[in-house]
Parts: sequence; structure tokens; C-alpha cells
Amino acid sequence: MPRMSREVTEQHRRQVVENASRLIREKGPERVSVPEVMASAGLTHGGFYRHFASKDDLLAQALAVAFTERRAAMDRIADEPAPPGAVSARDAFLARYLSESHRDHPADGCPAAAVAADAARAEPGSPLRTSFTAGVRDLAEGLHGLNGPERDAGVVDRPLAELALLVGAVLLARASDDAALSRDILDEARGLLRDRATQEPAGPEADSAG
Amino acid sequence: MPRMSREVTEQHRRQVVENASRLIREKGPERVSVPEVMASAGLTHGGFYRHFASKDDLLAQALAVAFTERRAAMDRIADEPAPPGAVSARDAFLARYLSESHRDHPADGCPAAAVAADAARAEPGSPLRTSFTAGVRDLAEGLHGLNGPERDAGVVDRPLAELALLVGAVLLARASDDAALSRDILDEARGLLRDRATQEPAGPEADSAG
DNA sequence: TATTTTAGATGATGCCGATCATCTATCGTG
DNA sequence: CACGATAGATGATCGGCATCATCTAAAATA
Repeated sequence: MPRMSREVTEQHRRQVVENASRLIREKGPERVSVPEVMASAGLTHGGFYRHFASKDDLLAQALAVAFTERRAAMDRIADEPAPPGAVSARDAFLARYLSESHRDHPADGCPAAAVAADAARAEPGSPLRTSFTAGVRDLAEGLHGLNGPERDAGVVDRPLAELALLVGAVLLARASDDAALSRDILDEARGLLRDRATQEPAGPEADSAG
Repeated sequence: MPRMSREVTEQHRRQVVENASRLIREKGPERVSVPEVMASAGLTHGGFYRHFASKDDLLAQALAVAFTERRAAMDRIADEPAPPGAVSARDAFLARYLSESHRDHPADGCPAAAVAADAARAEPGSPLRTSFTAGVRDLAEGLHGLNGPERDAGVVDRPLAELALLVGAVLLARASDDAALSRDILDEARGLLRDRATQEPAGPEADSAG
């Protein structure tokens, strides 16, 4: 009820951000309430505004944390020696991203897929949107890294499009209320990305235009 | 205040559904209120439950209408004689879907992109989710139709993956708070899909696995 | 025309949410 | 050890929302 040590206070703040990070991916920013996040850290709603300027502020921080963690996980896969049954690090990553497990556990999944729609609806310039935009850049950069070998083999690198495919596939798979359809979406997405990796260096065509 | 003729009443109901259809794409189902949709049709909230069992019921109907209209638009493009500057009907459709205009006007855009996240969070079996799932099937079927020529040329048909890419690209483009990045997302997606259309019939590889 | 039906208006009801004001007992500091 | 700062609790404010109850006057029907 009273005052906690500096150390404990900081732990609380971190806990709140971490919990919010999972909660917004699971239920969406709108369905997460300030009392709820605070309670999830064992606190009441009272102290909230000592830590955060507003709910929006918390959401942006929580989203940034989620993106940072995701990017770190990507880099870990990229640097790991050899994947178990996968051809390449890229393969390993894609298989995991497009897995039923990822589909079924948004709370510790990719924030790009979980929060895209909310970011799209947020005010331009709002903390949430700014945070999201930075996150997209970050993940695309990660994909670019994973694409190293294919790029060297002559395949045009399109990390933003690949991210879009990943996000779209997971979203549609989550939204599809039919197990077979949902699986097909993930499978087709994996197939399309595999096609790409083994693609012949395209002929004499112009690239994307304006 | 009183009673309207059957005919007028039906007009009112249709208006409400139509307006809801646009509103939920623009603001998301959660941010559209019953009083708001009713007011948008010049009515008060009072009569709402004479037309719809619940807000959820209206949302599902509105979503279904949006999908139906979209599918019709696709088929129109597929059947149209010759596109203006595009190579094929498929091209014309993709260019339009991945345009800045579509990105900037969600209210009359694709419901798959606009409502995916909300459907993903909706209760399994809920009207919204059921409606969304049917819509995904519908649009994928439309894409399958547009892919006729490429399919005949030996390109593996993956309408669900293509739909996922379209949805993901528009979503990320909408959410990205940077004009250049947003455009790049759309451009890369178009590039990736163009690659696919001109792709060599792949070698002796297995297709997607389980 | 007399009667029944009903579209839609008005106006609760009950809930939940973000944010702010206030209080208090402890922690950090001198 | 005394004192000021402050983390967090309690509780209020204000507003919005879905849904329901009631009323009424006009349309439908007989």
C-alpha cells in the first residue's frame, strides 16, 4: 500500500510492460484495460500514472519490447550453427513462423501479425503507430539477413513482401474457423516461399515500378 | 417516431447494414457503436433490435455483404474484355489491390484486410468469424479464377498464399507511418507476385508437406 | 372504418473504462 | 533518527456502450 524500494519499483514497471506485451498480442490493445495489466503484475490501477504517461504510452513501450524480442529470436536462428531438419536457417525460421504453434499462441508470437490492424487504425504519429513502424523495419532487416544465401544465388531480395506474406498468412490462419482451411493457408504460404528460394534468376525483366 | 411502411423499413435495414459494412472496415468492429450505425442511417438506436438479434449479428451480416461485393468486383475484372495498361486481368486486379488508393480507403476496400485481426480474436464459432471464414474461401476462389492463364502455363496455383500476401501487404502498408516504407511494401508485394507469374515451371521438387 | 401490429423514439439500466485526487506508510537522504 | 519524497491503494468522476422497457402513431389487415 505504501512505498517500495527503487529496485522493486523498477521490477514492477518492467513486469507491467512485459505483461502488457503479451496481453496486447493475445487480446488486442483495445481489449486490454489499465486495471487488467496492473492486476496482472499484482498491483492495483492506482499507481499506473506514476509509471506511464498514458495507456497509449504503455502500449507503445510494450510493442517495442515485443518487436525487440522477436528480432533477437530471428538473429539467434540466423546465427545458430545447423537447424535440426531444415535446409537452411531461413527455412527453419519460416517453418516456425508458419507453424500451427505460432498460429495458436499469439501472446508470445510475432507482434507484426498480432497488432498490425490496430496500428493501421491508430492515429498517424501516435506512439503505437510509430513503434509499429520501427518494428516492421526491424523485422524486415532480420529477414534480409536470413536471405543472405538466396540473395547470393541471384534471387531478388524482397524482405518487406516476405514479411507481408508471413503476417497475412498467420492472420488469415488465425481468423479462419476451419482447421483444414487454416492449415492450407500456412502450407501454401510455405510453398510459395520455398518456390521463391529455388527460383531461377529471372529473365530480362524490369523490377517494380512506381 | 411511429411506424413506417414495409418498403421503407426494409430500405432502412439495408442502409444500416451497408453503412455498418463501410464503418467496420474503416474503424474496426469494436469502435463502431450501435447508436453510431443507426444514426448513420438517420435513425436512433431504439429500433435496432427489431432488425438484428445483436450487434454481433449485424457485424456478421455487414461483413458478408462486404465480401460479396468484393467477390463480385473480382469477377467483373476477370470477365472484362481487356484491361487498360495491364498485361492480364490478374495484373489489373493485383495492381488495384496493391494501390495506394486501396491502402488509403479501407472503408470501400477489401474486408479480408480490414477485419482479419478482429475475426482472429473473435470467439470460434461466432457470427463474425464464421462470416469471415466464408469470405476468405470466396476471395481465394476468385483469385483461383484470375490465375487461370498462369496455371495453364505451369505455375503452381496458390490462391490462399496470394491472398495472404495481399492482405498482409495492405495491412502493413496501412500501419506503416512512413510514406516511403509504405510504398515499398506495396511495390515489393507486386514484384513478388509478378515474379511468380513469370516463373519457370519448378523442377522435380515435392510440394507442401504437413 | 375499427382493430391489430409494429417501426422507431425516448429513456432507463448496468457495466466498464481511462484518468485524476487524495491518502499513507515506507524508503531514501541528510 | 527526523524529514521529505513517492509507490501504490482507494475511491471518485465522467463518459460510452449494449441491451431492454415502454410508448405512440401510423400501417396493415379484416
